[in-house]
Amino acid sequence: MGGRLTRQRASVLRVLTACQDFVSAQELHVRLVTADIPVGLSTVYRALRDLERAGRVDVVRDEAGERLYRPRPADGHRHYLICRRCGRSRPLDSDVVERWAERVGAESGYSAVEHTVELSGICGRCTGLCA
Amino acid sequence: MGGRLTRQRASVLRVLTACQDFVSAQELHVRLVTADIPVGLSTVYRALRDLERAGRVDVVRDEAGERLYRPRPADGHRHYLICRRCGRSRPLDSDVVERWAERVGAESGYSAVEHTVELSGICGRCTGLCA
DNA sequence: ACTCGTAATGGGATCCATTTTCATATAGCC
DNA sequence: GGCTATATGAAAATGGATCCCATTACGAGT
Repeated sequence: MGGRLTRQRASVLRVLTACQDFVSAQELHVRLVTADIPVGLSTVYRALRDLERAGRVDVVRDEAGERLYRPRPADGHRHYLICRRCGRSRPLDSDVVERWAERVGAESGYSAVEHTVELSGICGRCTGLCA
Repeated sequence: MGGRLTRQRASVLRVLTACQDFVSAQELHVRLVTADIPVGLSTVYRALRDLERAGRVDVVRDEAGERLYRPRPADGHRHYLICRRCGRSRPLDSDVVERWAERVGAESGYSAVEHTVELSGICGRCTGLCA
């Protein structure tokens, strides 16, 4: 499914996983280069696109419209609460929403219904900093 | 709050309302020009930004990341089910999600929690066309 | 281990939605 | 009418993402 296993792709996934949070492609690229892992920016974009297709990463957009990536946890969680200030994210238990989306889809006469759910706020740590 | 009422701003809101569905800024601009209402593209963007700030329009992003605008219904609905093929949208009764988001926000220790919910699918009409 | 076909790489060019700039026009108040 | 802060718009800038294409290198087959 994945294609060839190259040094670059392995590195992208490894560093992305080490981030433990949502990162942009550009940010990830900087981290790779900084860590003396030479990778082209296009390669980072391609690796992330492929990971997304394979369902190995979750993607959100920040307020600027930039795409942010995070490896999908083993338990399959796909929805997050993200701090607008520091970017830290935590997976959400979204069963309620999942079921709601399914029901709406079924009742609507639409097929192949997909859903996007994102929560954002200011996390406790950041709130403290501003108080 | 609104600023000055200019011919251009009035036109943007009028044509947007006539659309009855999500439209991009560029598309809206074309419609205006086609209707012999000369308006600059930047003005359309500015008008939409102001309408968004005033809470008079809802915004979503299509798969390409382009921003799509739609006047917010009087009842304050903000979540939609959108056809990925033809773009037609219908407001959703999202009380369930609203309450869920509120609860998660309260339990999480995050403040100023906001949420985004979007459903997309293929509407009945479009499904028929492809059968 | 060697060869070879094919997929992957990278860096520059390109795309394109959105924003900014700034000189000009105009809404709206006296 | 006159004035001034605000709005306009054409062009240029911005910036994320994608494309191009000559070059590299994975890895299957032998």
